[in-house]
Amino acid sequence: MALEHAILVSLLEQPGSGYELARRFDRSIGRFWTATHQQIYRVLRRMEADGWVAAEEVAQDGRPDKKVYSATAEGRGVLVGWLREPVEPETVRHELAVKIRAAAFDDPAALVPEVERHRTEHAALLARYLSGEQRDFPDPDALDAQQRLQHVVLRGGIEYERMILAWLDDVLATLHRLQAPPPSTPGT
Amino acid sequence: MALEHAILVSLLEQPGSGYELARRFDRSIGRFWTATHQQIYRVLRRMEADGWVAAEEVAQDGRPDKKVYSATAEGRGVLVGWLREPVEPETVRHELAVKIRAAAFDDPAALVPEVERHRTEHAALLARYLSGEQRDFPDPDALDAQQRLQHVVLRGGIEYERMILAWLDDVLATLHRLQAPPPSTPGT
DNA sequence: ATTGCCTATGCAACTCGTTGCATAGCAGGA
DNA sequence: TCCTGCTATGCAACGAGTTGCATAGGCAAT
Repeated sequence: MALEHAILVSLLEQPGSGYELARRFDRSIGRFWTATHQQIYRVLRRMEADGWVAAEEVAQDGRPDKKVYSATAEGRGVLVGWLREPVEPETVRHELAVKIRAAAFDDPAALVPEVERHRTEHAALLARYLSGEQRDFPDPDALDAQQRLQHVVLRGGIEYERMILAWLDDVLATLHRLQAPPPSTPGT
Repeated sequence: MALEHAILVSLLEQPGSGYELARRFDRSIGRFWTATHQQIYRVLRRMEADGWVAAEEVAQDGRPDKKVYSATAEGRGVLVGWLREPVEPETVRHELAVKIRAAAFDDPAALVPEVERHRTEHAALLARYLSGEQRDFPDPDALDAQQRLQHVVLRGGIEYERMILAWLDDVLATLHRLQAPPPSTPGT
C-alpha cells in the first residue's frame, strides 16, 4: 500500500490541502499514481491521527477554509523506512488488452473506433507531459537532486506514452489486416 | 470492472477450472491482468449463478476433482455487449516511481540495489515473453484471427518490458550522477 | 517416517477503492 | 433569475481485492 507514501512524498515536496493533493494526483503525481478525493481525505485523517502529517487551518476570502497538511518528522521517518523495504514490481491491468483478445469472439473491426479513441487520449497525454517537461525542466543540467528525480520519473511517463502509441498503431494495423487478410494459402 | 470479462475471454479461448484460470492469470493473461485464486473462485460462482458460465465436475485420478467452466452463449453475449461500450484508459500505479521521488528525502544511493533488482526481474520477464513468442507464434503469417490478436497483445507486453528496462537504466544513471555531480557551476 | 510441495476448492475477515450524495459560498453565463 | 461550475470537506454504503487459514490426497525428496 503506497497511497500514504505517495501523499508523504507530495507533502514533502510541497505542503497542501486534501483538495490540492487530489488535483496533483490528477496531474503530476497522476503520472504514476491515482486516487480520488475521498480516499485522500480519509487517508489524511488517519495519517494525522498517527502523527505522520500535521494540519493547519487556513482561512481564505472568497473560498472555503482549507486544512493545509505538512509531513512531520515522524512521517518522513516512515517514508524513509518504507524506502528501505523492497516492493514488488507493479501489477498491470490493461482493460483494452482484454478487449483486444475478446475481439476474436465478435467483429474485430468494431473495436477500431475504441482503439483510435485511446490513441487520441494517449497522444494528448504525451503532449501534456512534453510541454510540462519544457516548462519545469528547461535546462536539465541545472537541476538539484529533487528535480532530477522528478524529471526521471516524468521521462518514464513520456516513454510509456510513446510506447503505448506505437503499440496502438500496431493494434490498428493488426485489426485492419484481419479484414483484408493476405492471399490465402493455396492448400486451403 | 473487467475481471469477469477477462475470465470470459480466457474460458472462450479454452475452458478450464478456477485453479487453471488462476495459473493462466499468472502467465499469459498475467501479461495484462492479474487476480488471485480467491477472487477467481468467488467471481466464477457469481458468474455461474448469473448463467454466464457453466460448470462440469471432472473426476481425476491422483488429483482432486475439478470443476471445469465454459462460457455460455449468454456469457458470450455479455462479453460482446461490454466490447461495444467504451472503457477509459488504464490508471497507472507504479510504486517504484513513488520511491524514486521519495529518494530525494533520503540517501538516493540506497535505492540503487532496489532498482537493480527490478531490472533483473523485468529482464527475466522479457526473456519469458520472447521465448513464449517463439514457441506460440513461430510463423506470424500463418495465424488465425484469434492468434493474431493474442500475438499483438503479447507484443505489447514485450514492448512494455523493453521500455521499462531502458527507463530503469535511465534511473540508475540518474542515481549515479547524483553522487558524482557534474563540475559545479563557477557562480556558486 | 516426516517434511514440504502441488493440485484443487473454499471460508472469514479485513483493507482498499469507488460511487452517490450533502453542504456551502462565490463566480459567471443564459 | 436560475443554472452550472469551482473550491473545499465530508458521510454512508457498496464492491473490489488481499491475507490468512483450512481441507485433503498424492508425490518426491531427505
